[in-house]
Amino acid sequence: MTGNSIVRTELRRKDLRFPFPPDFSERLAGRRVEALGRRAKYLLADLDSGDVLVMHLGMSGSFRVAGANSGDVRQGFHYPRSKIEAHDHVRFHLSDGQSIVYNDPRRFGFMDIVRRSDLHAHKLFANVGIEPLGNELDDEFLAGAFRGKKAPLKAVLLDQRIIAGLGNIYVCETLHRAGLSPRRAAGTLVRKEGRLSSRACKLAATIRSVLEDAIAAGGSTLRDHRLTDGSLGYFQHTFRVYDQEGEPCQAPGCTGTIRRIVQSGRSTFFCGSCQK
DNA sequence: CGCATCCCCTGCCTGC
DNA sequence: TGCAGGCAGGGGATGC
Repeated sequence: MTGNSIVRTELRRKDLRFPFPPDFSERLAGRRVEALGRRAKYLLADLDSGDVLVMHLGMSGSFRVAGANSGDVRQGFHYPRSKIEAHDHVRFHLSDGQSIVYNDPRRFGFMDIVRRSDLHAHKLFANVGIEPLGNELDDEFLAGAFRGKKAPLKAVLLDQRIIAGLGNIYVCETLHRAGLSPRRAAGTLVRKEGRLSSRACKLAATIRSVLEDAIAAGGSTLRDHRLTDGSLGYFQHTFRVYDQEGEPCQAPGCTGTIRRIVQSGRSTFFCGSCQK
């Protein structure tokens, strides 16, 4: 997309999780994409109008690069007709003749357009937490975030207002690697003087290493996720707890069995024996 | 405010 | 084979 203009935007329905803004297609028409970026789990396309196209994939959203869906000739090159597939909801026709298609079976994703200057104050971003791979994440930050909290550790790590970007898989895997119980009240990891307890002192580093490993593995393909070349991620082959209910715990010396419980409506996988 | 529950939606898998 | 129920990577709305 970068460097191209959006010639036309085809909306195949009027909403995803939320309605598209009323002037969605018009505000994109003719705009050049200057850069692509990301904040938390939101994808950002900077436009030459000063607008930012904000996109969230939800659970099942994906983008693919395709030709035009009508067959198209631009600058002497004939782009083949590209089929519309089930759950194709948005198609951006680009100035180079290709198109970018957003597909999302469950429609938990959404898109919005925000003025660049308003982005940080926008309600999607105003309460968003720190980047887990940035410099702000350390034990001191975690101590401050956990202090006094009675919510389970699992829920606190999943809370995007604290750390933005950890999802269910990566929280489960992190807590197992760190030997911490997802059920423990987060505040119990903070000592009276406000420092993180010794049990939790590797947590920030563990979060980072789980994410780095997952990224190096191309992510986790449970069903929909693909790399940009269409290949599968393979971090799922290294899960120690996620979706491993009933399997023996692989922690050195541990004889426990991986369990599944439900916390705040979502599955948690953990070893009740070595995660304290 | 903090926390838990429910819900949005489609598709896939399991068990009967 | 068909059908009901449960579950899925996220997160907003609601209610206590």
